[in-house]
This record gives sequence, C-alpha cells and structure tokens, in this order.
Amino acid sequence: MDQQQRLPKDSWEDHIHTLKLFVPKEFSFQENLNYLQRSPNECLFTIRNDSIYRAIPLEDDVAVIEVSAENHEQAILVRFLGNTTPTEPSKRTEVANYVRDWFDLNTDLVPFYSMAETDPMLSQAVQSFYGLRNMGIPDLFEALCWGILGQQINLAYAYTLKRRFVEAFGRRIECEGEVYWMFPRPEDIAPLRVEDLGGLRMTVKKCEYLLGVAGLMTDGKLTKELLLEAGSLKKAEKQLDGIRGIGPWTANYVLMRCLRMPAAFPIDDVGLHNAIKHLLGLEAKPTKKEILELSAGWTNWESYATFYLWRFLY
DNA sequence: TGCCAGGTAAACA
DNA sequence: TGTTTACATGGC
Repeated sequence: MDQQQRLPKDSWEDHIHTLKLFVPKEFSFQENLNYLQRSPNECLFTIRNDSIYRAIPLEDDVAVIEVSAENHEQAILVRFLGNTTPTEPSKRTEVANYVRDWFDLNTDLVPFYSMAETDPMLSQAVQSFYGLRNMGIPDLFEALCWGILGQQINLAYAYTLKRRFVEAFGRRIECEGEVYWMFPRPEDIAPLRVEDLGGLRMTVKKCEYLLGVAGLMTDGKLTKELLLEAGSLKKAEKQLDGIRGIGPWTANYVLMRCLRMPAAFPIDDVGLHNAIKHLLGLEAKPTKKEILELSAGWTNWESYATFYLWRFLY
C-alpha cells in the first residue's frame, strides 16, 4: 500500500506462513498489548491469549493475520490465517511493512528514554510503560476519520461511532470461522450523502467532514505522500488545517499517529491536560502556557511524550 | 441531573 | 487576532 518505509534489509525474515519481525531492545509486546486492549469495543482487531488478530487490506487482496510475541520477545511473529497467505513477495513485504509501521518498530527510543530521565512527568511514564511504542494508524483515511469521530466526545462513544461506521460501510471477511472488519476506503464513503450516515447518530457536521475528507482522498488531493512532501511538520499541519473539520488537534493527531512525525503535538488535547493535572497533582487543568513550559525539553519527541502520558488515563 | 468528553467552524468583538 | 457558542450524544 502506501506505507513503504526505508527498512533495514534484516528487519524481518520470511518463513512461508509466518513473518518474523525483529524488534528493538526497547520494546515490550505486553505494553503494546495493554494499550491495544484499552477498549472492549474495538472493531478492527481482536485480542485472544496475548495474540492480536486482524485483517490487513492489501493492494488488491486481504491477509488475515495473528500477531504474537516470540519467546523472550526478541521478535514479533506474524502468522497468516486460513487461505490468506500471500504468495507474491511484494504482498508479503507489504504485510511486514504494515505491522512494522503499526508498532513503530523503526524508531530508536534510546534518545527519548535518555531525555525522559530528567523530566518529572516522563520519567514516571517511561518507568510505568517501558517498551511501549506509539501504536500507529497506518491508513491515512482511517486516521483522519478516527480523529474526526473522536472530536469532543468521550472515548467510549468514539469507539461506538467507529464500530457503526465500519459495520455500515467497511468490508468484512470470514476466516477460520471468525469475522474480521476492515475500515471503509475513501471510495466507499465519497459517493454517500449526509443522509446515508444518519443511522450512526453523530452530528451532521461530523458526517460532512467525513464525506469531505473521503472526497479529497478519492480525488488524490490528500495523500500520505503529499503530507510527507510538504517538507516540514508546520507545512503538513497547514495542509491538513485547511480542510474543513480538521483543526490543530486533529492535524497533529494524524501527523503523530499516521505520518509519524516525532514533533507532532496535539497540545489542546483534553486527555493530555488531564494526565498532566493528575501527574502533577494540580487543582485545575494546566494552561497552554504551562504545558509549553513543561514540554520545552521534549523537542522532537512531543508525539512520544503525549502517547506515554495518555497511558496514565486509558 | 448536569457536566464533561482525545474539537471545530462560524459568528462576533 | 482573540473569544464565544452551537453542535448531538453518551457516560458517569
């Protein structure tokens, strides 16, 4: 698909029905699993016996995979389920890249941990969640929709809206007796009208935003490549900010979870405010000025700092 | 019950 | 340029 990152050649091994992805030393499968289990209402993957199951959309195909930790967590094992084992090397690479991107395996966390040692809040976070990665949303349309769906509502309801949206317009595949859902594609949504989303029970504005983003993407005016080619975080943020329904929070959220820009920073995030309030024992939520002061040392790790602090809440 | 949710656009000063 | 308000509904 479109998550072709520059990977070291030895970052994974191919074993026919299983791909073995090597992980950095600063990695904990269990911590990432804990994060993924934060909602019982997640509809895009399931977790059973410390393994993750999900369907991955490929160029013109689907792979259903089980993701688990190798003994001693030296590697992640990706096993293909049913008859979904892809034969073409390009598709196998696509799956490996997708999972590596999902778990953010290509980022070296050593500098972040080193910086966090002297930060009052991050030192606690790193100690509590050592090995956690910024679990991403590799699909740009999914990341944008999730950002829009989650605006101004509690996380539980956001998951409900996502489930309704996915089960109404996404694709499903059955494999080994289980049903797996995949997020709708822009072309599934762009032809719809606001009335078609009426059953989801969200604001008319949210419906308009989703349709608008789907249209921009089917027109090729909004892609991961265009955002990366913007050349800087600020320019990419500006590209997104100009789209109806996307403000500073959603822009930075998407640049953080999907484009993996390390300095992306959703500074207006209520969850971040609550985490800081909780950690520092404040009476009220911190002001923007206070957050800027507290985060002054996080340069180029703002996204990781935010992700770790969120873990204190959810 | 009422207030707050992993905000944004539009209206207004 | 900065501040206020409507938006819809669920969770607690």
